[in-house]
Amino acid sequence: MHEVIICEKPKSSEKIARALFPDAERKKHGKVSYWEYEGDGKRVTVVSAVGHLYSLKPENPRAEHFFDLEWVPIHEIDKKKAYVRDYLNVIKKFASDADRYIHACDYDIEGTLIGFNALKYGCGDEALERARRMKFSTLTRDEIREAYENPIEIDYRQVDSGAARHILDFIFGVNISRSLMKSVKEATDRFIKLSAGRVQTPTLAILVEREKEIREFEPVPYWIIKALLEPDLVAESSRGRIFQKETVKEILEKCRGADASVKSVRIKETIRKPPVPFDLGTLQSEAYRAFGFSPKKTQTIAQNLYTEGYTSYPRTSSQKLPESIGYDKILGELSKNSEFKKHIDKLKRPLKPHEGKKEDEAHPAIHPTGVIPTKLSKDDKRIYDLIVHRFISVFGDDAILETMKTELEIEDEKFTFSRRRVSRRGWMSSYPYTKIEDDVFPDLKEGDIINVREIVAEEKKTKPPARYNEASLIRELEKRGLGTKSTRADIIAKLYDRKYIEGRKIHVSPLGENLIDTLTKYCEKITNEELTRQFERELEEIMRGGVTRDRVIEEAIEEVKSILKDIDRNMKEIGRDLYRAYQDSRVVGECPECSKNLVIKYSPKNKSTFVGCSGYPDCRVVYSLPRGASILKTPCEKCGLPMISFGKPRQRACLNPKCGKKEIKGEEIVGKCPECGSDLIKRSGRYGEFVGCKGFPKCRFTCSVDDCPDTD
DNA sequence: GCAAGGTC
Repeated sequence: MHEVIICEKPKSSEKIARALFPDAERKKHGKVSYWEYEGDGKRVTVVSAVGHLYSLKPENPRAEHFFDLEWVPIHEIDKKKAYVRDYLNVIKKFASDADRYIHACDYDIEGTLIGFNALKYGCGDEALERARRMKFSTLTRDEIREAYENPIEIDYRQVDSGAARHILDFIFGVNISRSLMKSVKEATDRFIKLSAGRVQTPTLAILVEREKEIREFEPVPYWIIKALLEPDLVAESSRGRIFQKETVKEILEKCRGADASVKSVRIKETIRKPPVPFDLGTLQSEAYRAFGFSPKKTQTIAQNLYTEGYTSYPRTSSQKLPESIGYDKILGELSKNSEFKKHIDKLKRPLKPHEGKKEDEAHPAIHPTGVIPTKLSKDDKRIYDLIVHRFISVFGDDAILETMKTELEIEDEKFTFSRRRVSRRGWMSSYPYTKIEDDVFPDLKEGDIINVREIVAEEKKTKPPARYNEASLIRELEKRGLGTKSTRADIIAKLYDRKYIEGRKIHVSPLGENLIDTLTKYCEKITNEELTRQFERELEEIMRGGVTRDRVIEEAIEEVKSILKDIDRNMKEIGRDLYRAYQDSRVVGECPECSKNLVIKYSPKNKSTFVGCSGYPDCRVVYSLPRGASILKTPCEKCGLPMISFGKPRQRACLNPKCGKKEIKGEEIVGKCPECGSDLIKRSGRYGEFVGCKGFPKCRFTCSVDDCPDTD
């Protein structure tokens, strides 16, 4: 008898093979590994998929709309997925002479569908009929054996539910995207790449909403009253923000010339627990904060580290580290590195991680495996070190923070100031990405009288809500249940790619905004979370058997048809508006020769983008752009053309090379200082990168890369 | 060319 066990990914096939047949032999077919075992009168082959092997394709690619879809091997559709063919071939090779099949993919909707498609289209209907299902949630030896010894039937409702998810997404996304592109083509005879989808469109809508809030925001002036005390203290009025100028005047007059008396000095100790283990989202956030890495970059690096065997599976939402991963063994291995060893030696036994709330059935939190890499690129090493330091610090002691809060009175006006210092570092000493506060506590006690040098009122303005950056947007998507942990970074990258959004602090382009306005008019449903919620309800109902998959798909087709009809009726207008917005999105400034718009253009001949005058061919002003350059919103102080940033490390220069305005090399300018107006520069310090004022030491403004004031 | 979801 020959049995074939089909797993979801190479890593799980290894675990499953080792758990069930410790003597199984690892074999290779090209780059693809599989396991063979012979004994007890049977032959077993453990093979693996690599996620989805099949993808949807329209049955008739020339049809106007795509409602009839079929499953085809993914490598036939996407050239970049050529490696999938090898995996599929191995499955087919062994499936042909097998007489028993085990579906051993992850026990969730997508996993069930992956195995089902591999069986149905890779091995044939007969194989599917003979297939049984392993049900497990974690890949531990015991659970795998238990699942193998008690196989169940394939849950066809779960299969239907998974297939329906794919089909619904395709029918909504692809058809509406095509119809938007068609509208532009009809109206202007131009092609621009446009897209809409159940996840990307609500994501863009979140950004558009924020963009409008910021635009409509009217700043209100207010004042903060500060007392400058001898010898070098600043206390702030307890009134906080004062919106009436009269009140400010009264307070200033009342306090003028008076001394300050110390009413109370309180020193409080607070405990700072160690950080929690990394799930993918937290790792992405932290790498963005500490190194400025995009979530997609972090995810790619984490995937590499995992493939190389240095760290665990990255696509997890778990913040738990079960004991079964073997704390001591991992830490023991890591101790071979002296930098890690000095932190590990300080850990107290027994080891107990400070875990977070989030869980993931299938995988623990991201952690090092103990295999220490010998050579890594600079960026890969930063992520690896971050994961290791985080892992170690999770086992560390609590840190203790001392806060000194002093209350003063000047006449009967209350003022306060605070100081903070870390009195016990604990885990902080093994996690060099956190700022360790170290304020000096002035020697004051109740009843002291302090000389007031000056009382000042600082005028400020209320600020609009902050722009999202990639990390905060990922957190927002997670909160709203949009996309999955594996796809969120890609979704955001797609919005940049389509030119719907731009900048580190995310701005929405006119094109992005017009797209949301258009879709809100014709298909509001796709612009908010409602579509995701509807899918969830329907897929759940398919699983419960309350409705058939075909019924759900039929209804979706009717709905999409009606949306397409609406768009069709207003085709020309929609297309014209989208194209106009697209053009507006490309305007970067004014032509110095003819005052027409300077726009970003693409030269297919040179395969590069450049800036040219929209008055071409009458006006032939052009500027070339260095590779990877981005055009900034800040105009050149000398000539008014936009500045560009390029190179590594990023530097700034005027778009016009003849203008010659250039910024210092090696310093990435990320904004303008809110206190003195100089440039803000990314610097690296003991605790990673931060943003500081170029006017240092005269101006001492600093902030984290994440909180850098907006200038783009 | 168009989606979103697995994965190397």
